[in-house]
Amino acid sequence: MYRIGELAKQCEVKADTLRFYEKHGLLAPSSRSDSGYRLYNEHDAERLRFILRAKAVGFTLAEITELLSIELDKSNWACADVKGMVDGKLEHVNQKIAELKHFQVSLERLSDACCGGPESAEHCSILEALESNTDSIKCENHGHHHDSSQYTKNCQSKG
Amino acid sequence: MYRIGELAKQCEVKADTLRFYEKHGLLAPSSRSDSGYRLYNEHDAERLRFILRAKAVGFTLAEITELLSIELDKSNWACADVKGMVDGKLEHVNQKIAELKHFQVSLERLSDACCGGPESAEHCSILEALESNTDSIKCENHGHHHDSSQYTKNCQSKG
DNA sequence: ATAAACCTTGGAGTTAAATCTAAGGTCAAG
DNA sequence: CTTGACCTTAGATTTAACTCCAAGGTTTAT
Repeated sequence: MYRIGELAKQCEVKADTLRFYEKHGLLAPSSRSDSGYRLYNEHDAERLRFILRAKAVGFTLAEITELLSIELDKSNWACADVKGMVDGKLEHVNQKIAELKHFQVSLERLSDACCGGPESAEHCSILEALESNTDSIKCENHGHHHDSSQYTKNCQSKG
Repeated sequence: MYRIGELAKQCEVKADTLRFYEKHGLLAPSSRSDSGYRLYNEHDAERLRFILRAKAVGFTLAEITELLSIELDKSNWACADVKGMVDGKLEHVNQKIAELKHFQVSLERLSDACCGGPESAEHCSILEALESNTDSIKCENHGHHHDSSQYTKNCQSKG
């Protein structure tokens, strides 16, 4: 059993945040001490970690509440309801993954194309890679690859 | 060239939001009409779509500004700076992807385990699947698989 | 037995990100 | 030549999600 400060520290949030989550129905401690201190068990901690993970990938607290509500009143739901809801969220998640992979490809391409040296980055065409999801980044000395790299290093010494 | 309302509609945001982004340095129209109307070109629209995609996967406007700033003053940066920054963001993105895949697996498992029928969902152990990233969901009639499904359907008729 | 470090509640304040309001200018259609 | 749907700015208000504060109770270490 953790007291509020312990759980907060463990999960790198403020105790206030846990009280806030409780007030808004996301996470209540499973018990209280005689003196009224909140006591969280491992299951509560797991639930908090779920909330924080969901938040980190862009779900709002309202959406997280909805996700968690699937459990709360599950005996009042039909399987079809649950499945519909889960599939909806799944679609949402899949879309986020697709979007992130876009970013990932762009950033990797950019990182690979940049020599990383002390030269001016003038020739690293960053936004071309980030913004438009074109197949290749703009490249000053383009047109040929060698074994050492799939991408052309395009930083130039300023002289 | 789009006027503010056109671009807003196209990207499903309010015109106010575009003015807000302009005020905060994220997106300025590339020109103005004689009468002072904002005029956005395709490049501006692309930039907006980038901002919205980044927002959807949980980046704050401050982080997006930072991402976009790589381009703005790129001639003042060394390649090493740019690469460092990009690699930092890349790590961030990779972590988000990993987290989302966790969700994806959990939700898929849950969806597959739920028969989707009109029965009570009492036996769909949702939070078990969502919260703890265990290898298998809790299952009422567990222990054997058949060809038709990798997962055991565990909804039960109430009666 | 008392100080330091916890905890309680209720309510106010903050920050990010819009969203709205007011007072007025622009433009195409009838 | 006016009506209605756009646009302008400046500034106020809202919403989500915390974050802090005040006044007091509890625990633990010396």
